[in-house]
Amino acid sequence: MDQTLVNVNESTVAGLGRLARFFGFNDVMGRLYGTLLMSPEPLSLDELASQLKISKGSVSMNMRALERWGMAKEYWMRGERKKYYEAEPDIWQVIRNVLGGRERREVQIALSVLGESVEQLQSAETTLSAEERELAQFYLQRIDDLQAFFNVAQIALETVVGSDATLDFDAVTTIEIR
Amino acid sequence: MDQTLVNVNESTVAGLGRLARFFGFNDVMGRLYGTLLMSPEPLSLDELASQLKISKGSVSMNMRALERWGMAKEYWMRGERKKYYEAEPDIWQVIRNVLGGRERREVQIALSVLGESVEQLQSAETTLSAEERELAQFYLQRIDDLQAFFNVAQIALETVVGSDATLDFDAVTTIEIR
DNA sequence: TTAAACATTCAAAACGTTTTGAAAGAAGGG
DNA sequence: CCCTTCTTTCAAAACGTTTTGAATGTTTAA
Repeated sequence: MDQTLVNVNESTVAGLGRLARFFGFNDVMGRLYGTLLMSPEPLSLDELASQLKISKGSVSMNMRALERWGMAKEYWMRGERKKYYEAEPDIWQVIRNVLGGRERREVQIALSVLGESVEQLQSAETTLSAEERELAQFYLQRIDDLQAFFNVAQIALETVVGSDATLDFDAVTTIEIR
Repeated sequence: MDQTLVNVNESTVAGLGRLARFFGFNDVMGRLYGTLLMSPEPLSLDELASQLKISKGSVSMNMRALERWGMAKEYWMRGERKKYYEAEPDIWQVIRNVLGGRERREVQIALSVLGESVEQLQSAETTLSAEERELAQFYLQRIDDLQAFFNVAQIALETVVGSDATLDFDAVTTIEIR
């Protein structure tokens, strides 16, 4: 096999491992995804294990995680009893899956915790000493700032997750915030 | 001290710890930032250590990391030889610091690696067998998709990092991608 | 200059996560 | 139904990260 092709494959796989870490996954998940993405044919667990030089056990567990995230799916090869996988090739679909699952939940939780704090502070107000009341006001201000941030994050997430078109560079030349 | 105030403080600090993890920092950094953000007065290293029940050594190192990220700054208290810190109170400034540093670099690297791959594939083309050439075409297509993603990410980052206004919920009711 | 008060460093310990491989579990073919 | 082939599980080991605290460095006041 030509060395250039091998190099390109490896650096892409490594890069996707890096990206996976960045998104809070472990890098094996990213490398598995990358390996599948850079393969014209679906690959079996054994092939994945030997290409990445990791144990079969690890491949098995991480592939199931990839499936749960909608980043890969099983591919049935007739006449074969092996399990084959192929990558979800639409990167934007993958991004939407991830953002729409984990990140969205994070933001929701943060907003609800902050909301509860505001309620608690407001309903406790009458029981507070003058000094405590001042601190409560300070807290409310800071919480307000945090809420502003999470609100913007929420809108941004919904924008990406909700957009059904495949974004691409030619189509997207501006992102406007107003 | 009123229990409500303590609860609100603690859940905010815990939440910022969570957020820090999410952004790939360790959670002590987030909790330190949170503790400072929820304090009307600058705090000394000792106060931080005792509030978070962690060692002074850890506070010292993590505070320096916070400083490097522009998330906190030293506050000189005259007549005191202790070092005091206060949080950068503008959340958007903090976000811009982080995105403009680490994330931006990540995207740049990814784009340059992908660009190199394209070049290598193109210049190797003549040396390839017919079969290899087909694989090279496949790689080029996949790399193109990845480039599209990173290009959009880059534009989005520049939009946030470059915006000098403090974004807030009342001002930002739409994020448009087109 | 010295002593006191603090901050910083860093090696070792604690802790958490990932990986492995052996054992158990399925599924398919004959 | 049993054997073969493959997958899944999970406890233990390897590995990586974070935390601690004692030792060291720094600053200030007198």
